[in-house]
Amino acid sequence: MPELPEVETVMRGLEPHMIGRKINHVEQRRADLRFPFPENFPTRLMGAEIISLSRRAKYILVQLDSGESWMIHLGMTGRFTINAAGDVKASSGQAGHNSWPLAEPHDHVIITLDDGGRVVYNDVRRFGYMDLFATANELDHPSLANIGPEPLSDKFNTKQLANAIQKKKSAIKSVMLDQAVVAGLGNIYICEALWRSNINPKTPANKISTKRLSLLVDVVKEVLSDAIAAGGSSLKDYRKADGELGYFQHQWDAYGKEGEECGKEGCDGIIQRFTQSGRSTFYCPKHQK
DNA sequence: AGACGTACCTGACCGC
DNA sequence: TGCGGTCAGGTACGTC
Repeated sequence: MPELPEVETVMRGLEPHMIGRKINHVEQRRADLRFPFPENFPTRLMGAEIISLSRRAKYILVQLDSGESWMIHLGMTGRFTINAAGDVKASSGQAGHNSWPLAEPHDHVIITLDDGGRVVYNDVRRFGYMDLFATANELDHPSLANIGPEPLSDKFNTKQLANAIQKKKSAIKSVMLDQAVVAGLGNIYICEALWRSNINPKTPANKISTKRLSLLVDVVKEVLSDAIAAGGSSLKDYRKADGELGYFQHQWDAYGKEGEECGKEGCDGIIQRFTQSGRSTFYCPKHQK
């Protein structure tokens, strides 16, 4: 499912329900997602208090007072649903509180907290995965050790980007998908950022001028910030609805707009779609040169 | 090292 | 209605 803004939104949605809570019970409903669950996964979570949540790239990290961190990657279709403490769910047919719905298809992990609330992980395609590791060793985790800077931090800047791609002859679209270059971007936001910065996705990465890289850096930050803001406002609606955290309504300029008129001011191009490293790229051939 | 391609999995959708 | 092909927001791993 998700790129950085969606993961950030999910994490922020989980925070108020999880921080300071103790994990009373963990139901692990299958042996693996994309990879096997870590050894004794439920036991290692149970009894622990949740100290804080954070995000690195597209990973959610949950810091526990046991000294371990619970790492979650949502893959393509991972979602969390919150059954907040005190909510009464009628669908189970049982009267009274804590009467939660039965597990739905593709619910793989069900966490029960000490206030009676639940956090349910659902993942249709099972490209997501989870791990547990000593919090002190976070920087050494194989999934986290080799990823690039957070795009919203100062560590992602023109100099860093120019340096990271100076030897890369591949198309800029494919290069920006590389999590070692910059963390957290995915297919949609790269299409959007290139559209906003007028860069043709086919351009060899090392052929882009410093001036245009500088614009790209600014635009990436802008696109992600806008999306996080949209996700934040959508969180209010999740509370009212069924507690599901995941995608939110968002309007794209290029992604998914094949055949439509380019919405860039003063541009009368038509958005086209083609395939790059196995993924769909959407762009406007008229203003993305 | 870089630059590919392939694999992992389910479901939605489209044309016949 | 059914069936096969294609596509989907990600990443690890194999090969050249």
